[in-house]
Amino acid sequence: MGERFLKSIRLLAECMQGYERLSGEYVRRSGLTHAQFDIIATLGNTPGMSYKELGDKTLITKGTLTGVIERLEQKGLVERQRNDCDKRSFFVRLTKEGERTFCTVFPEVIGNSGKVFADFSDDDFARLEKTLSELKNVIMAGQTESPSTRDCD
Amino acid sequence: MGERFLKSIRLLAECMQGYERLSGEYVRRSGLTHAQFDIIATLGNTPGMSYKELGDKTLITKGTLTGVIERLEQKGLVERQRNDCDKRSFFVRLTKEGERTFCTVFPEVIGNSGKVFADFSDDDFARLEKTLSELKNVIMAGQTESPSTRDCD
DNA sequence: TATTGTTATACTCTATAACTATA
DNA sequence: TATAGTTATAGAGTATAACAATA
Repeated sequence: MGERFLKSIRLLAECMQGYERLSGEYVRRSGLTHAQFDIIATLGNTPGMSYKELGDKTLITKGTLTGVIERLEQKGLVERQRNDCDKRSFFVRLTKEGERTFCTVFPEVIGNSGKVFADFSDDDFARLEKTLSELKNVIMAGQTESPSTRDCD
Repeated sequence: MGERFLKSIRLLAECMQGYERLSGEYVRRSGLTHAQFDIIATLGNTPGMSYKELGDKTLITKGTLTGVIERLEQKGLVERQRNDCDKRSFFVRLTKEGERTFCTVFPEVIGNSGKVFADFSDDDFARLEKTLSELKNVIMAGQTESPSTRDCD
């Protein structure tokens, strides 16, 4: 009760919420759902990854993922390819059009929600990055570890 | 492209995601959905509020809110009361059982996800709070303003 | 036996818009 | 006219668990 971290957690939640309110508008405008945008943003600038990895990064469980990827595939934004070295697994990657979408929608969402930082100085950013990095490390350390050092690439 | 705030936004998103992964487990365990927990947490330690206010605070749109509140009402966790001074409006508040739920589930969720802060010093908290407060202010300033100074209480 | 992804179920959330009743 | 909340609709996400193929 009244423990110190409550205030930080609440602030974090408020930042999360505020940021989602800001960016959500632009995500919706792109015709993508939140989950779909999440996938596109996660696949952007990567050679692709497995369902497993995508699920881990986006918090979308595998059952749901099948549906989300399916819809993105129907939109022609992602494509799947059997993983040669583990035939149970797929490799999901952005198609050319998916990359175009990533390159237009992502900056738009990020850019518009990023407007609020207009008055931030380099110093402000440095401090924010440092603090958020530490926070991230602390939060990630609390997750149930699953390093999963792959040995197939 | 490569703008400075991208890193901060990504860190914030990662913190959000990590935190949701941490807390989500405990929220689910409580038998509440994310949206329901959001409502309970928002109503906790308040005398109650209108649908409008609840919607503003939780990002749940009014159409959805009707359903969420309905389910919480069926569970006996919240109750509604006509607002005397504006008969279009309801006052939603936690029931006794809702308060019990808030008092058990909220600290459990918060407490468990808060474990990760075990090693934080007072200084760490102070810095985190300061930075997050500033971030929140910046983010909130970017929202479409809706002060809504009520005059009926 | 464990893991990757699929399928099925039942429910909840979501956006949107038309609607009512109050203001 | 504008606002608070309701209803309806169609689609999407969610948890969960049983399942197939592969490891």
